[in-house]
Amino acid sequence: MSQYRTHTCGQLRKSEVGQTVKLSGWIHSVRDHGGVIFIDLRDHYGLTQVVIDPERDFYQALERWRVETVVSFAGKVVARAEGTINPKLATGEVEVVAEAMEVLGEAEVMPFQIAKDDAAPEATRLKYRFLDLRRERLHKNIVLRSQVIAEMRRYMIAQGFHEFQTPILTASSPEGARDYLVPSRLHPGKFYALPQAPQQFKQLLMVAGFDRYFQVAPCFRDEDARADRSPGEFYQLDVEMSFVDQDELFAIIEGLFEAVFSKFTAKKFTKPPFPRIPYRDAMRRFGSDKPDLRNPLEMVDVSSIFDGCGFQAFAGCVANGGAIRAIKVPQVAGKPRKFFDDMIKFAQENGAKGMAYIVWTGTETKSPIVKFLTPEIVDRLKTTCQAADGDAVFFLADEVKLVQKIGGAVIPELGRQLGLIDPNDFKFCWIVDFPMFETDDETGEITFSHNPFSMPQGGMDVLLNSDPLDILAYQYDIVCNGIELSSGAIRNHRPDIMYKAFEIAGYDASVVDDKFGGMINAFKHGAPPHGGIAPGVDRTVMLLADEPNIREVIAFPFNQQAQDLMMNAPAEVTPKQLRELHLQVVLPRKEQANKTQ
RNA sequence: GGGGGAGUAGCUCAAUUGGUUAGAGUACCACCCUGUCACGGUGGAUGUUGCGGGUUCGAGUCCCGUCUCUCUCGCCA
Repeated sequence: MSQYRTHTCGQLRKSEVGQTVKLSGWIHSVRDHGGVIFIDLRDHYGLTQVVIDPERDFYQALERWRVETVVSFAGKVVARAEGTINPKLATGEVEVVAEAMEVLGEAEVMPFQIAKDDAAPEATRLKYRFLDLRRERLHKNIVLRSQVIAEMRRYMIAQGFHEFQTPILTASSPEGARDYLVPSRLHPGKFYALPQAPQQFKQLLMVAGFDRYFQVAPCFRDEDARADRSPGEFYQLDVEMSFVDQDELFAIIEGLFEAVFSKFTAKKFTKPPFPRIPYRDAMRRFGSDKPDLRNPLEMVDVSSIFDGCGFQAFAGCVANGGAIRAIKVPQVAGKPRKFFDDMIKFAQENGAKGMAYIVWTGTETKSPIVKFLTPEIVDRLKTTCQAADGDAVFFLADEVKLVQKIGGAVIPELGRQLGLIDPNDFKFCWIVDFPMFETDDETGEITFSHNPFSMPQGGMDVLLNSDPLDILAYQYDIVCNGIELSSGAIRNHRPDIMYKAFEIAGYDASVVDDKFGGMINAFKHGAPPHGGIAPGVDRTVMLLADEPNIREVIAFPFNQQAQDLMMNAPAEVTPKQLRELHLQVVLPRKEQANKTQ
């Protein structure tokens, strides 16, 4: 036993009554009754009530009893009298009568309260992150994170995977996000880059014959933040397997999430196998490649029904190659007019020219457009959308891409407003069959739509003989409740297929050799078929902790501007450091002006 | 880079159409209180209303600019 404690603050029970103990922790709260003082003493393990007689010397000696001061108490454990037991505390049947006290760490006044889960400004919380982490909510989240990672490791190792460390200082990769660069002192003018992901290294480990790789891998991307996307750095469970096909890999990952979610949530969750939705179906039905399957709403194509109809706006849209999609919304006929107007406004804010609707009340058909349509068309719409009396159907008409984008915004909004999304459910799915290529909106040229290193379905044959835009890749995402947990792919391990794929995207062999020489060279020396995935650790914990923002599950997160307000990063460095690195700082005009002010 | 929201005491918020000395709860300080566990009671201290400018007899409130935080589109294979 250390000099500081015989027990933790979460440990004492009736069985310890009569013992002399020593506890150390933070003063969580003080209740001073004049003749008796109660202190809740808190540590990582819990709270214990300490009772102090104000006549004690040590009480007189301490000038003030400020919360969050770190103290230790020695004293006797006593059973609490009937009626003074606190059932809310695990230690609530006993209390410690203090006989001695020592102040171990004094505390200034707190910038926000620790004992309560009060709201506090994000900037203050981040500046005093060590205090925020003392509070129950964040403290629990970070412990959960540790346990989730431990369970992930346990599962992966049980499945025969080995964990590897890959370099943090590596080469800038030309694809993907912006790199964080690290200047080289020994090589003037040259830079390392922090890895966006250990992508090439894990593939090289497959070429090296390690068969099953994983790593709880830090990844660095210099891109802007979102509520579910940490700027700067994040962690993923990086996985790669050899001699594997898509189905086998899915089974491993489904098992991973089953292991983690069955351990860390009491909520419902999808049991393997998870549904698989082809990318094009997902876009057509949900307008999104990360649909929230808890939301029952989806789009139905009704273009053919409106083709040549009396409503010129829709007929014209179909004639021009556009699409008309219907969203059936159950049992909203009783909603006030404002509900429909607000939804139309919302659609317009998201790029729609307008949004039509039909409501079947049971006795009538309410709609701004029904007067332009024959009763037969209205009936066909009702049948096609499987609408019942009391239901409404919204219609979006525009170019296919735009309709899908607007639908992708409207569907979640309707789900939220109508309470269609069960907060006590996790719904997983795979999005599969991503297209290998797409046309660039600006240039019209063919480019890789996702990962240039994924294997085209059909291999060399399809590259040679198919329309590139029809080629699908063994490229997949795993999605839970509308959050993309990971992308992954069965990789292209064949140099000949790699060169051909890049050729279709407009790069000749020398470019491939130049940019990805290391990996291509490895593939020329006997590469096994392999594939992988990299589920986000932060996002997984965020789901399990039921937190709306990823910062709540990261011990020391950046703010949205990628700053660490506690450590003051990023910061300027000394001229000497810059000289050693052969760097000169040239500020943009705006910052220059700010600095000279 | 674009768009939305927010900014009043350490914190959470209030302050009628522009009108007296900007209030309340909490935290903080002092005192009272022997069974509380969100203890209670009395009193006290605490404000560049983010910052700058403008309109006005008068601005927390209206206008312009700017900064900060946040959500989002772009971006993130």
